[in-house]
Amino acid sequence: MVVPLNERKEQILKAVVINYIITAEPVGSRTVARSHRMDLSSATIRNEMADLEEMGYLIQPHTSAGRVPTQLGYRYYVDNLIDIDDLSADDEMAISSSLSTEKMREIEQIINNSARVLSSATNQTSLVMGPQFQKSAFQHLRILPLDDKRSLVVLITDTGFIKNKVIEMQQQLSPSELHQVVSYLNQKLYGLTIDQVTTSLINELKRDLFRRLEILEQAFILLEESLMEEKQIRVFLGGTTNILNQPEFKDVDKVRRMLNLFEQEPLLFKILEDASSEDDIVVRIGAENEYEDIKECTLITGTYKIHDKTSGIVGVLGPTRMDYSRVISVMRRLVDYLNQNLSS
Amino acid sequence: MVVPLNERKEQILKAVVINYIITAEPVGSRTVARSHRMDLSSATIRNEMADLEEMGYLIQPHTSAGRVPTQLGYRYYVDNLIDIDDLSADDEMAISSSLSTEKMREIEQIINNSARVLSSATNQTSLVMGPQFQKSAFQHLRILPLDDKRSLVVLITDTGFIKNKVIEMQQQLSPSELHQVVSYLNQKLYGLTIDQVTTSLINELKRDLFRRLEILEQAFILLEESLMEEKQIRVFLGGTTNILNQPEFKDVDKVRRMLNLFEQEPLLFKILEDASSEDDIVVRIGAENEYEDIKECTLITGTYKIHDKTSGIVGVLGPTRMDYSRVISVMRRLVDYLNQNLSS
DNA sequence: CTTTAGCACTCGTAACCCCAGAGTGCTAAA
DNA sequence: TTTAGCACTCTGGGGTTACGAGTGCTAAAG
Repeated sequence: MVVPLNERKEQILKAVVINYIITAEPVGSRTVARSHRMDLSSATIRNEMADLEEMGYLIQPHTSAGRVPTQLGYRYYVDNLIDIDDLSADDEMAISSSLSTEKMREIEQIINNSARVLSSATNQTSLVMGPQFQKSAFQHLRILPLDDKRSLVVLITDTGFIKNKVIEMQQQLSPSELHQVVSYLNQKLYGLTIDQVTTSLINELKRDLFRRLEILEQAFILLEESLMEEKQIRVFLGGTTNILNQPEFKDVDKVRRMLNLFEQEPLLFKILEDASSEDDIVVRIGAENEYEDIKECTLITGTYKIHDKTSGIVGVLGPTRMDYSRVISVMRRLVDYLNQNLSS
Repeated sequence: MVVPLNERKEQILKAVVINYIITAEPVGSRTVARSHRMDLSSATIRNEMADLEEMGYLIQPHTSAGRVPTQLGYRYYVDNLIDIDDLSADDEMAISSSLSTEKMREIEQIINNSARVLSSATNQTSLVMGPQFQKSAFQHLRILPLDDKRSLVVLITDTGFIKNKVIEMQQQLSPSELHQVVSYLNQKLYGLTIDQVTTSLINELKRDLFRRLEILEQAFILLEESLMEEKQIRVFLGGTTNILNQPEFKDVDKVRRMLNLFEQEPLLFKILEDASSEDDIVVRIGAENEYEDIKECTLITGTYKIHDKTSGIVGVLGPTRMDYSRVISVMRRLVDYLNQNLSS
């Protein structure tokens, strides 16, 4: 469907894209002519650019201006022309030091820190989603009596989540009864993902145990509730102010819409999940995004894994005029890091 | 020190402040003259306004413009002239419904929701600080063996915090040994605030127990670490986009500085804590704030209590031209709500 | 002594115009 | 097929002008 361009057109398109990414100004034929390895006059370039415009890869903001890449132009660039360089030594240093210096035991800290690193290395806004509790596998359940009435239910997953909840029970259980119940539950639930712990499964377990221990009813209700509650997932943002540096957001109204979006976590989660793919970095340019508010933006996403299982998503959001090459290499680096460090 | 104004000057000052709060435009003598209960000609008002300017309560952006309140003007208004109305029935409805509809068991949810309510009811940015872990009193410590090596340490405070941490121990403790240690610790620590659990106290306890149980060393290290780690406190923000609606933030640069501030949680915490007072709503206008970035803003803070003990701070931040009356009444309402609902 | 009407004055804003500069498309020559 | 040349278009900045809102002052009125 996409007609491949001839070599010269490709070079010109690439030059326009790269130049525009840097300057944010429409790129004229002279500029392209002067650019690296381009032994052609501006007139020739002008003709080619007119062709590229007709084909939909470039556009002129007004008659006497240079050209700007269209969404299609960026797409062709990303698919066929982009050079993804390794990170410079400086960048590499900066990134690995800010990833490792902080003592990051807790998973939340790692995620939060990742968002910071990603945004500062790309000068864009970053979105980082933690491991999905839903997809984590059940590992331990413990019930810990606190006093006459209250107990603490603790739930631990393979991805390192520790969820807890204080529950109230009418009667005290004897230690042995408690032990019995808890080991039964652990046996039944071990290895299941949280998604798989459905209401019907819980009901079934409840029936089994009910005959023996009526007291636990409330514990079950609360367990169930707490599982439901966790549907919403935290998305960590980094560098939200970076969008203000982009000239395409000099309009206060656009900024408002954007920041408004940032306040809606569940929506961010959906956007990230819809955009991402299991095992590759995905680039969504402009209207390729389904959500109205980011139709003038590019969203680049990557996924990381814990124990070889897809687990969380990292994203970078900015104007379509974005340094694709840099963002992609930084993201690769970060995903590698997360893959390695979250599994241990 | 502050000379009280005569009745007429007060009325004029009040009219200027109220008008300016609504329109965000400099207020001219004609406007004041036409305003409610003001049977004077504009010329008279002009004279009075010239006086008020000389006294430092008003200022002219330029010679041929109306007047705008100065920081001093707002201060006089807040201290002497403000009418704090009860919330309208509509507002009352809106606020109490959004406070109560959500099922809000977890303390984080209550706090987060409060931030939302506060910002949407005032059209400003809100800052809400959760109960301070530091000031909470120790209630329970439990150690829960998970498997051969790992145990879960759980710490519960009177304000409802549940902190936990997985620790690794070289040797397994027998249940009775564990019980012994834990009940000793609970006995020693019960009722102390987290602030009071100093390193030296921990060391002392460690010495006591060490002789008996060397194994716990790592547990102690981790306990200590976890206490230190919690120094940073979460501040929940609401309506960060609201500042964009204020004409004083039409300058992108100011917006950037502001949003930048919002990303620095520890700083927000300090600002809130410095501004607030134990048991009253505090209004800090303009340069009364010590932090450079909010010297053109007003910060209004209130504190709520859990079990009659000061516990958290709520704040509203916006331009000095802010609806003081409304913000104060909404905040009163919210603080009442929190006082009631967090103690149970 | 206080208030008010009248008036000249100030200053910011918006509208307008003009011009330079950048970049184009087209034509004709190489 | 490429390029030089040229006329044309459009934006943006700078300068000028006209308008209007609001002032301070003066002198008259209460």
